[in-house]
Amino acid sequence: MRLATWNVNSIRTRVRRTVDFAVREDIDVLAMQEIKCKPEQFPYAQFEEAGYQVEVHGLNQWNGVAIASRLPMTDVSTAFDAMPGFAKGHEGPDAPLEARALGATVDGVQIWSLYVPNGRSLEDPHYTYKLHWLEALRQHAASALQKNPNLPLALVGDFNIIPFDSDNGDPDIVEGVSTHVSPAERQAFFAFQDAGLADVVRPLLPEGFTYWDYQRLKFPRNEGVRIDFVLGSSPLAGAVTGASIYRDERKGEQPSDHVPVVVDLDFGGGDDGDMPMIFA
DNA sequence: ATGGCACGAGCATCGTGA
Repeated sequence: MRLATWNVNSIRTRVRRTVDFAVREDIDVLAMQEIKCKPEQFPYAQFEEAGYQVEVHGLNQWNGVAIASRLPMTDVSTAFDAMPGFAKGHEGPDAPLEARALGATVDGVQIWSLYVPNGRSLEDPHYTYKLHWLEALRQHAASALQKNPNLPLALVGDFNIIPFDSDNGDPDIVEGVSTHVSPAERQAFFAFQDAGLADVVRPLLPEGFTYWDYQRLKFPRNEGVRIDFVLGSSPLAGAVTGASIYRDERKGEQPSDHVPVVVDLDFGGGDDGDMPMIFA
């Protein structure tokens, strides 16, 4: 199975580019973030013509997540346990949920397409929301793995955290001033590791950014950051045979500001075409 | 000190992004 994650920054603007990428790179499951539309506005036809079915969770012009898959999706969910909500002047437990998570099971793999809240600034209520949202996600994942340690679980998407200084090529993002690099955010990210979910791309690709701001020539100067990740449980991590970051998708006409991150998975079925059969 | 760019709603400009 080839599993990809991509913050597309409006699917209606970039549907051709997105589907072309999925077909060209032989993607089986594509988790998308920031689709920026409701289900009735989603361009299903282009995906279906290319052989994908799509699950969509979008409430308005903000956020929005989707999963396109060549194989059937089951157990579709639009929120994880205790996922907090957010709205201006509405920070209590009754705050409305946003469209930032979509879970589905494909071929026994539980996949979550995730768009972690940005945080906006270190003093903003959105920053607290971000930390609470991450903690609820971690607890949900930990609980799922406690119930079933053999579960191949993948948390993929835009985490809006720069885990290491080596992931930060943008001189405008500075610890103590900026979000994404604060100790609390990094701690929230590393807590997934303690829950049994490892970054499965980094061991294969220690370098490489996934986002460059549209402004101030950030891409030509390569002043990007690594904020898009595939976190996998041990059963999933053990099946990873490759990883790619498609930097070229930041080029050309109307690119997203993020690029796709892809992992190749081989669970030993031998029938998915990923690996040749070896006969003695 | 501030803007720079891009997107969607909706028709002037604002909220959002990181």
